[in-house]
Amino acid sequence: MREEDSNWFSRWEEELPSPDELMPLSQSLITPDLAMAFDIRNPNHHHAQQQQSSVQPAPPPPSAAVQPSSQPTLAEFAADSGDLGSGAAGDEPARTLKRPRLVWTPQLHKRFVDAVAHLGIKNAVPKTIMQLMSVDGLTRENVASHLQKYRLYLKRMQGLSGGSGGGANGGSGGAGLGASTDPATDHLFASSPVPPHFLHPGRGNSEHFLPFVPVPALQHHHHHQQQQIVAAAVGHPHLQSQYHRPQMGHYGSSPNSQFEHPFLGRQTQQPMHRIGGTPMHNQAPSSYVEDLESANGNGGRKVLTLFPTGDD
DNA sequence: CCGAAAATAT
DNA sequence: GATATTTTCG
Repeated sequence: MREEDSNWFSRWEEELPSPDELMPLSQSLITPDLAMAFDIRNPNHHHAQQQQSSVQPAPPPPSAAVQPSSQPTLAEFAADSGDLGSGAAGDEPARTLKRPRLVWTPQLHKRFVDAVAHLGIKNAVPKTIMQLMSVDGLTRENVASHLQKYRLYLKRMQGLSGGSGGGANGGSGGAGLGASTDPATDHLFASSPVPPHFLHPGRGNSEHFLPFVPVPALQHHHHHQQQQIVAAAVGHPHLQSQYHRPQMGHYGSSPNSQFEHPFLGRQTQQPMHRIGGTPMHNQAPSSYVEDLESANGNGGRKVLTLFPTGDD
């Protein structure tokens, strides 16, 4: 039978930004570095990488001076590729920015799902999601790509939902698994709880929530306690934190005007004034708490991830 | 800009 | 070879 759809909302409360957790959410992600100017990447494929090199949270950039008290350092986890090593040190090619492959970790995916859930399938478009996620370094293409796959995942599930089980989600926490979802397509997806509404949009009723961006308020001036979700990234990253973002550049100036936006400002994290009348503080949309996720017991895959929930 | 498909890398 | 992610096309 239908599980209580309304209950899902309750869950949000738990994930919702807690007064403590909630705060600036600026997740640093991805390592914009790239020390390989023309790195010779042979078309060959050798298995390697993903080794936890445990790249420390990168020592705080010396020069710094970026944000007074915040701005999480790049918590990106660079899973450097096997080789490298030597050269990495200090190179700053700076030119040729090539972003390493983004590794979607469960936490990051969760944030993605959360954002989509809050936005609603209707407004869940790459740009919006990306903005809501507020993950520094995340690009629209990254989200779009993942969104595409995520939609397929949802669709696959819809077809299978049959009666039994209903379990749309394969049980995150416990990794219930078993589910009917092939491990292939759902490895990562199954990790995050899939809001019920995702399975049937516009069906039945309740078109709850509108374009509302969460983010309550924040008012906790605590010490420097920034949480950073880890964002992993990199295929061959050579660390170095040079965040840069050569991402688009023009505002909505397409020949065709799409339709107006229900809300949200435009462009990257620029000051977006109110959103459709929702009192929202600019920036720092939300900060969810990441919960422990046991990795899959499946063999094999293991992306490191950590979420230092600040706890200093 | 969004959506899906093809291409590439791992 | 398969999967994940990126890039290109519509």
